[in-house]
Amino acid sequence: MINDLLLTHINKNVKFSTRAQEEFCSFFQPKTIPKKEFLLQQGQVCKFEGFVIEGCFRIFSMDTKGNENTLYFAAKDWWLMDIDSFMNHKPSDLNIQALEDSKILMISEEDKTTLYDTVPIAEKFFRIMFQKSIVAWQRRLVQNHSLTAKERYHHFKKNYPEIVAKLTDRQTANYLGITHEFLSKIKKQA
Amino acid sequence: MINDLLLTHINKNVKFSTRAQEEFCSFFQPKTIPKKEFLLQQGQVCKFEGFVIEGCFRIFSMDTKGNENTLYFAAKDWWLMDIDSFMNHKPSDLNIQALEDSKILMISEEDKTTLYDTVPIAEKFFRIMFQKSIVAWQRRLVQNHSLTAKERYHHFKKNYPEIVAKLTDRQTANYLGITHEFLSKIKKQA
DNA sequence: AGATAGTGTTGAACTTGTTCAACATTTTTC
DNA sequence: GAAAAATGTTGAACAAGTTCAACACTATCT
Repeated sequence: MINDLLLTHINKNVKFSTRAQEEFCSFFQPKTIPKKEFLLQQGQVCKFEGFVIEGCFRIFSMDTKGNENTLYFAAKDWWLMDIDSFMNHKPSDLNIQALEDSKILMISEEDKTTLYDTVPIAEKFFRIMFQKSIVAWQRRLVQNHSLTAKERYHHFKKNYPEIVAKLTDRQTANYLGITHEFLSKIKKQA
Repeated sequence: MINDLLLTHINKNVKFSTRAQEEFCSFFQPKTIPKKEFLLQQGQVCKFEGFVIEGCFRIFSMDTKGNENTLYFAAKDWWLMDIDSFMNHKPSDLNIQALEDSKILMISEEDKTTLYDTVPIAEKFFRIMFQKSIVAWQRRLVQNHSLTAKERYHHFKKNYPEIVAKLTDRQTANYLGITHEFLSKIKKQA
């Protein structure tokens, strides 16, 4: 069933009653996104939250100098959205693009509000998700300061081999905050 | 009253009933921390969450190379904790040190659990706090990649002048991810 | 299948930021 | 109030990572 992955995911984090599980899932609708298509583009207001079932996405922004900046990649089992835009109803700074044919479960902004009101445990669930997310962001920041580009590359490759495998070197380099030329030189060294 | 700042803070984010406000605040106890003292040291399990009433703290980790790495500073109106350690009951990688004589409101781990169970709106409140926090971490990461050290310094000084004013240049430089010597050179340029 | 656009590699010159050491100044401590 | 410790500054040599340009290779599109 389409909701299996989502059910496994939520139960891994918070104990949902069977009733709550059903209600929770009923708010989500499947959507397929072909390779290269944008789920969200800079300037649009993000009116959804997505949970990746299969495929892979790149979440990135463009700075004033015209450089892309990859925030993260979302593969199976990851959440997908621009929190700032979603929460504050403001135009997004982010682009969300499918790197391959992908499938997600989506919830609209209105339904998310209803979900919080009708399934109270959802509030706890997402609180815990966000806490985990903060831990990950903090780690990434420390690593960016304390590791060299080479160390960061090997760390990423070791911890997310399935994701690295889906990426071009240019995408990997951008995520690591280095040029693709330099990544090429790093790979040669190793 | 001691809880005024906390009340203003929570009401800015979520509508609490008068009853919920009282209950919420009743879980917190004031604590003063003299300058230079550690509220948490690497290796300890973080069993509290703190809300800064006055003063300022530095949250940092030490990497394997022996370098300090400042995650953030927490002044009045900021929350204080090691989420990872608090959530997973594991030894912390972080140090939390008072930069000046400070006062916080504290809640213990057990009380936090009780708070979530007895004051349901607390769950929503902290979910929103965590969302905002993620937005801030994402922004910081993008800035670290897209701005030069000079730009980062001026950005930080412009956005958090009260905090910068409390810091030594070494602390500011460490937060920005550069050496204090280089910060000195940046300041000379400007 | 051929044209086209995107990807990975390499080298040389360059820029940003680091390291180390020395010194002057300020702050803390007894 | 003197001694000690921490802070900020400057310079010279260095290292990490960038930029630009050229080339070979691989996908993609019709």
